[in-house]
Amino acid sequence: MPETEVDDLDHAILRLLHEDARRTYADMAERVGLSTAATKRRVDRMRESGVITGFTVQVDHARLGWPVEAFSEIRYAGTASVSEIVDSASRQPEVQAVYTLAGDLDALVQVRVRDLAHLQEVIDRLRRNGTVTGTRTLMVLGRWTRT
Amino acid sequence: MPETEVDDLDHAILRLLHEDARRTYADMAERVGLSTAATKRRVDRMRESGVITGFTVQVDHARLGWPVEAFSEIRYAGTASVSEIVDSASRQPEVQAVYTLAGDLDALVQVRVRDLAHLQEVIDRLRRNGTVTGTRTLMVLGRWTRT
DNA sequence: CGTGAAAACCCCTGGCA
DNA sequence: TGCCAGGGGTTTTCACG
Repeated sequence: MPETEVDDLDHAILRLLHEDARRTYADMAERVGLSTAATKRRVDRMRESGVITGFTVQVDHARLGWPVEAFSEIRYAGTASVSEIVDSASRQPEVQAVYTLAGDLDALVQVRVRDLAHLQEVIDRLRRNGTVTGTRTLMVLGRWTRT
Repeated sequence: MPETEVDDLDHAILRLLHEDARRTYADMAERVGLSTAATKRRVDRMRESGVITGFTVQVDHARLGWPVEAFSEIRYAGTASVSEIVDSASRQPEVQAVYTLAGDLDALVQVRVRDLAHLQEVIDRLRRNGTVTGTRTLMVLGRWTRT
């Protein structure tokens, strides 16, 4: 774990990449007031140090036939370990993310499905799996995400 | 809403971009068995049609000094509209995402903060804001995200 | 919708302040 | 750390099947 020094220029570059990860180094360089070589070197360094973990595409899942999104709060039996919780949930292909929690809830699972019947099927699979003792599902009606 | 026709080749390209959004068209073309021109045209078309909504960088927030992540479940007074709910929450810079929900909960708010004192401050701000009638906060201990 | 080729642009490395 | 400069690769557009 090297000491991660991230200055204002790095933050500016990260903000530009957050808006559009396919921006060219030349474009970013002009906006932050550096040369393209210096900009690339900073991006490479942030990748190397682990500040940047990757670049990804954002898709409109509804247009790909997966319009229904939900969160499932899950309680597990006291014997379940964290890795078992994550493993059993992440095995389901509809599960997008698993958050393990402090408190009486053990996990918050984000799922993406084709329709309500499909949602019920996924929840049933989650409940059967491992040592689940209870679930509560929150259906997402709308979402807002920063920039 | 144009009819969105996404075939297997498009899905293959999306998967490659999901793994690394900064891949070159030449690289993707070779992997899916198309020319670079055809590959670029498909990506352009998916951007145009709204299937692709953007490209973004993934960062390790902990290394940027924001190691604490939490979800806040929020109930609003019956007079609050959905847009008011989203507006009041998204105004907080620490709020990463707002999900509006069906059921007795009105919203699930994802926040990212520097420490626990900071978390308490954000929750206080959320509670004061608008017509919040109740909150419950889930602290994230760990997260798993697909690929 | 696909290819292939040409020009423009960008990446990337090396050398130096 | 930063800039400049060059050769090589990529992007982008075009005409065409």
